This record gives sequence, C-alpha cells and structure tokens, in this order.
Amino acid sequence: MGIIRKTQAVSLILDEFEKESNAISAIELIKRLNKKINKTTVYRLLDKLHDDGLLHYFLDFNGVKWFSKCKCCSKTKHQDVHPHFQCTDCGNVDCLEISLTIPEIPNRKIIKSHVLVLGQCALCMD
Amino acid sequence: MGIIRKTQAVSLILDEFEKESNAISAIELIKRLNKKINKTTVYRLLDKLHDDGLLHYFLDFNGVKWFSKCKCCSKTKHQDVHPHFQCTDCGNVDCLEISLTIPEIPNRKIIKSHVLVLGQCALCMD
DNA sequence: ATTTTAACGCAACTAAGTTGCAAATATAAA
DNA sequence: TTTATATTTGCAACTTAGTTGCGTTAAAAT
Repeated sequence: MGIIRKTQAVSLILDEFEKESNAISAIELIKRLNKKINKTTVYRLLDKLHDDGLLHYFLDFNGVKWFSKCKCCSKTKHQDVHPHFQCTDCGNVDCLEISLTIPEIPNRKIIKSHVLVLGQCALCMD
Repeated sequence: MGIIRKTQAVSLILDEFEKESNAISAIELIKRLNKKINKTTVYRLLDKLHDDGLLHYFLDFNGVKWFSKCKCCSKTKHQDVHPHFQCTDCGNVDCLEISLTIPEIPNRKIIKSHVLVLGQCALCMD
C-alpha cells in the first residue's frame, strides 16, 4: 500500500532524494531528519515510496538498507536492476549505470538479482 | 586470527558443512547445534573458519549471513566470487557454479563483488 | 465546519550479531 | 603424567537496525 496523502514528512523525504543523487541509507536519512521526523515514520514512508515505484532499495555489504530514486520504474514494476557500488573507504553507495546480464541457470527460474560491487570511489582513490 | 586448537565445537561445525553441500545460515547452524554449542561460539568459529579460508560467507536478500565451504580459497586469498542463489519459496541458498565477469568501471577500483540471484529452485518449481 | 481515515510519534519490542569476562579445556613444557 | 599457559567456551548483557501496537494528529472529503 503506497502513499495517499501528501504530508510534510513525505515532502521532507522526497526533498532529501532531490538534493542527493546518490543512494541514501535509511540510517543516514533518519540522522538527517532527526527532530523533524520520527524514525518509525521514515521507515514506513521509505517502504511506501518503494511500493509506489519512486524509490528502489538494496542491502549493502553490512546488511544495511539503502534507497535511491528510481529512474525507470513504475508503480507496478521495478526495473532498476543495475549494480550498486560501495566505497570501502567512505562507505558511500551509488548506482552504476551499466547493465549486467545474468545468464539463464538450468533448473531455476530467475526472478531478479542484486549485484553489489565493493571498491574505491574516485574521491577516495588518491 | 584463525583456528589454533581442534576442539569439539570446531569438529561439530565442520561436520555440519560436510553433511550439507549447500550454504547454511548462521541462524540455522545455531539452531542445529543448539544445546551443543553456544551461539557466541558458533559466530566466533564461523569467523575463524572464514579467516582460515575454509568457509566463505555472504548476505542474503534479508541481510542474513550464510556460510558455505570454499572450493578454491586459501588462507591468504578468497577466490569464491561465484554468484549465490536464494529460493523465494523455501529460502534455501546455494552457490552457482557459473562465473560472471564484472566489467571495469571508470574512476573506480573494484575490489570484489557479490551477486545474489533470487528465484525458484528446482524443488519448488512445480 | 465536521467527519472520516490516513499518517504520525512514542515506547516497547524483535532479531541478528557482538563484547567482556570468568571458567573450562587443549596443548606445550617440565 | 602432572603442571603451566594460553586458547576457547558459555553466559549475560549489550548493540544496532528495523518493526509493531496504539493513542493522537492532521489531511482531505463531505
């Protein structure tokens, strides 16, 4: 069940994703909106925005949930299956604009796949 | 720091991975060895067996840690970078014996990558 | 303006995993 | 084969990320 009412909390969260082009972890978002929105609400809205096809999410190498704006998803279908990249040094995560084809696997029906790449980002490389 | 003494707990855990060719989640292992080994010890030994290059681990779609026997890793280097498969129905996880090449990405130094495929396994398909 | 019902905040809870420390037990030394 | 020493273990308490229940607040429909 997605979002029905355009509340203050909804706009605040959408603003954050407008400002930030990279992915934002739920934890980070809660920190940023601390005092303005309760963490329960943040988690609930992130869920709803995902249901609505506005955000997609994935888990990083530590099992932490990250969210990012969807570029080609709809309410009914999530198509953002691009790989995600996490920097070992700064911990930041972003979406990689490359496409990766997972080959057919005998005896298995593939639904979706997550690719997470670990390494150093441009800023942390020198 | 790896394993130094061959204790009862070490053999019990290695036995489980001998019996089971698939991956085993930490939680499942703790359940299976309940009454025999304390959960703290299980976690600690899984870590050490990983350090020793005997097991590799990865997180599933729910952020839960799974371990599996390494086939071509050594104490110094983990080379098990094969994709992992999780069944939506039974939740079981196993290692896919296919190799996937992650392309070079401009401005980023890739260290490793995790590929997790979600779908239906052979047993749950009909 | 009033009513309806979604959304919110709070506190308490859950689940997975971690830490500190004293007791137990492998292994090395005598 | 006993003693010494150092790793390993179990326990309890803690941490972190996320969830649930419920009474209150606030959109938006009437």
